[in-house]
Amino acid sequence: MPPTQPPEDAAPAGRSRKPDADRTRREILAAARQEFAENGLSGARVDTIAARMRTNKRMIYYYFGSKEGLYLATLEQVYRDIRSVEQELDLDSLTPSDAVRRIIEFTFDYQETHPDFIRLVSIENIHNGKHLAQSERLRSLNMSVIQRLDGILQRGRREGVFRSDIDPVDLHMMISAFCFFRVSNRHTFGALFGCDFTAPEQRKKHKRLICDAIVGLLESAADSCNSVTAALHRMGSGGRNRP
Amino acid sequence: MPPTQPPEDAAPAGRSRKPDADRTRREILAAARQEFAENGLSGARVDTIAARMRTNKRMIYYYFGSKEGLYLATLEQVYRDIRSVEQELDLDSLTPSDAVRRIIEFTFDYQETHPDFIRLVSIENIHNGKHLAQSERLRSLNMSVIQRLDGILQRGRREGVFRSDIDPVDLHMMISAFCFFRVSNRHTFGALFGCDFTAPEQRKKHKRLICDAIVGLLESAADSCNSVTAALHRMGSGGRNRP
Amino acid sequence: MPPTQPPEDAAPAGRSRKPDADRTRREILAAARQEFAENGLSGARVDTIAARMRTNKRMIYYYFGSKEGLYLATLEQVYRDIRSVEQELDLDSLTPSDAVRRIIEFTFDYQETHPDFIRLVSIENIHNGKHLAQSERLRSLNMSVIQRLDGILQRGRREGVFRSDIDPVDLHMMISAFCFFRVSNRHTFGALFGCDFTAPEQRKKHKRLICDAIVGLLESAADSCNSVTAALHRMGSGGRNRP
Amino acid sequence: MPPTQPPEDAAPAGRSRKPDADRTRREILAAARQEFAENGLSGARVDTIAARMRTNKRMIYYYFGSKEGLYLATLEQVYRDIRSVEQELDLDSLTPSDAVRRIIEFTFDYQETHPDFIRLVSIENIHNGKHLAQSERLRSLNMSVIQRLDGILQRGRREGVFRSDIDPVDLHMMISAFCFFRVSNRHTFGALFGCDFTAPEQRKKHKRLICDAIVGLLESAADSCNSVTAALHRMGSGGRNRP
DNA sequence: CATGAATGAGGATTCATTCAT
DNA sequence: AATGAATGAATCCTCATTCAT
Repeated sequence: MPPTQPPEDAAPAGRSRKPDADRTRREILAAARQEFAENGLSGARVDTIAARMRTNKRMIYYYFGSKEGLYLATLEQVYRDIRSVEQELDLDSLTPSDAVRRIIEFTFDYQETHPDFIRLVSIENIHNGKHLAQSERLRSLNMSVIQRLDGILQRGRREGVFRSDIDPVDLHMMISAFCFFRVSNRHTFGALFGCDFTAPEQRKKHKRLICDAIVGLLESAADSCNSVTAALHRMGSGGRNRP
Repeated sequence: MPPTQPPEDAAPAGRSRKPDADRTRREILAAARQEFAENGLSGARVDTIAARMRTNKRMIYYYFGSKEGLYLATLEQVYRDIRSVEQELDLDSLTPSDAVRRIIEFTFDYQETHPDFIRLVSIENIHNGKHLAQSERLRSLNMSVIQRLDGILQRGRREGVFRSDIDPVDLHMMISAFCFFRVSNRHTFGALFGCDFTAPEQRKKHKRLICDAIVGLLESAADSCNSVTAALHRMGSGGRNRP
Repeated sequence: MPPTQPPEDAAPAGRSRKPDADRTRREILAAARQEFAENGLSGARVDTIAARMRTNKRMIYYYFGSKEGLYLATLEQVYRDIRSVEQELDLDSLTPSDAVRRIIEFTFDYQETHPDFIRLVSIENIHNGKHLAQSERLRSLNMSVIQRLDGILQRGRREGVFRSDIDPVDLHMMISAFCFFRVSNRHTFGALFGCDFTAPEQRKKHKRLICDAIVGLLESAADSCNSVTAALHRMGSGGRNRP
Repeated sequence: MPPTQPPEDAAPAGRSRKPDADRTRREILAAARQEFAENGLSGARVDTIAARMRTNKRMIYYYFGSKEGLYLATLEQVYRDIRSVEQELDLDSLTPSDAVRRIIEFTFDYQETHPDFIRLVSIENIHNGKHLAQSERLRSLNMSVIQRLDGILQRGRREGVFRSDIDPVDLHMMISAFCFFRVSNRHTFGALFGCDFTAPEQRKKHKRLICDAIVGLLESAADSCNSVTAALHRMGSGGRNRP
């Protein structure tokens, strides 16, 4: 039996001493990502994954124990990927607002070019996040985004340009919401409203709108916020208000 | 064999000619919505759907032809539901901004209280929207939102309070993105960041943030929007700013 | 899904109203008994069972849920069979000693002619009796032997011909031990000692020996019993005693 | 490749030329005995056996050729063990009856304390003794019991205390039957009749009963034996009768 | 002597669907 | 209109065994 928890930060660059085991593992994961992203956990076929690689189907069970085990490994992999690329963003030299824009743009671009990630996360949500919840590793892995956003928010507040009632998880949620939805729901949106989110003009425009909406919100005064119902009571005079 | 496309908007209140048939159909649909929403198209089991109702599994095939046929009918049903409730909103008496707030709040509330809808739409996107694309009925059904939003946007522009470069589909996308994501991705978000989107304070805060972000965007000057890269060129002095 | 607990005392003689379901069930059970008896629980092949019958392999799962479910049903069946035939013995007209002989002879004959029963019980013991322990039905079913033996023992004691320190479970154990072992271990015995327990003279002789040993024991004085160690202390003069 | 039939009774005390090899062999055998005894031949897993020891799965094939080869070696080992311990009994100083009691008690105790032996023999019988039949060695090994019993029987007959129609294989069968059954079938018996054969009082009582039954039989007059059917013809007057 | 990786045949089980009534 | 029985093609997974080192 192979190690169930393989040395994951091993073999970073070269082929390393044990070429086969590692390579096999990676090949299985690559095939699995495709298949799971395309068909979901229940829709994916172990046979199809096996067919997509050089080695035997048996190896999937040798290395990952079960279809679910492989699925979880796939999920970990794609999260690790996004967080790792994200890490490389240099934000310290930017103003808080520009740093937020930078992160939004990165998220927008990354998610648009990595639909597998989007699909896998959607699929995991269909399963109520139960596999992901088992993985302590994933939790710690994803902390990095929150920490970065928190740093920027604090800087912005200190400089007096950001409102103070938005925490980093809220911010991450809003950024993700816009970027994720455009990819995750492009099919139903496209079918229902005849639009194509992959068109270059669309993506450029959306990117701008998302940045503006979120950065605009951060820069706005916190106390100006009202719900419609409240506003209606205030006489329907309405809307949001410049001083 | 029964009519594959039964008179579906018929029998809204009273009993039609064949009360049992209609009731059976509705029962199947109700069971199917639960099962498909919980487990997805491939994860759903025809047996389970049958077990959830009073009638026989054979009836599913009698009325809906196949598992996929039933799935599509389920999808149509939930879209019909949301659009029909939405229709009842009275927006004409509100200012454009408040009308937008009202729509956002409705969407927010409806989606939060109808996770089945969210899940089914997510599932359909995993399947690349291919079933939904077959249904002409769904396309026309969903036009109503766009038309309403368009009316409000035009009114807002006429009154000079809304920027002019946002079309109704963009707006619908942004509204949906925020509201949908909060529900669709609450599990992964909850597991990764330890937050609970169903908590009352969270939902209240999110609702406000979403309204503010979108209405704020609509009310902002269109030409003030810049991407980070553009901003960087402008010397990093940046961000967004009113003079 | 079919009833997991079928009406088992139904369809006693004729074909009955629902010929197919019942017949299929019985066919599966018959095939299963053969296969399980021949190869044990883990050695048995569901495919082989299916091949031995007219219907499809799927039916096994339809009626019995799983290989283990079928195995348990098989076990219940063979126990029910032996107890049911046993029930028909008329013992009341015999003296206590002859009644015991009669039961021994019945057990001897039944077990010799029903090696499947022997093998299935052996197999179940290899599995620590864990399947059988789940079946309340089996427990109550088997009570009948004990009750009958108890009746005879009491009668014997009342008549002063039986010793009083042997309870019906002990007696059943001893009877079973002799009869069972001859069949269950005939292969290793045959291979090791070159004897054939199926030879007519052997069986006749064994039957007599078993009857004599047990009836002799019952008729002997209880207090004359000693272990070797005790006997040795008593000077090795020993053994058991003619009056 | 190693010798498929290694010098097995060699290296009893000191180390042979290759100490590790021998130790590995013994370790494998110990692990195998556990696993085969617990799960039977088909139920046993080569992987589990490998996991239970310090060495690699490959070694099993290196030393024993196949799963079945290992199984047979296991079987030989446990038989060798019992016969070897048995050999050490000193019976010559006892009266024939006491010698028989001694053997019964030994068998009773040994089997009760060696359930693995019981299970392996049961398992081999499920396989119709076909592995054991291949092993000439086992046959000769087991001759010793029969010879000993024969000696005692002859002595008893010479002394006029034993009947003459019981041969040593019959006797061995009866002794084994009682002792073996108590262990082999304790699970089904326990489950069906709610008794616990491992309880101290039970074992003490059973031991006594078994001794009495067998020694009593040996000491009884041979011509007094009758079957029930014969007895019935003799008018049901019945039972077994001392003049 | 020892081992981690690899394999293909076969195992139990599931599933959407249809037949006969 | 309704139903219980039946089906065959997959589907996930396991196992004894061997290869390369």
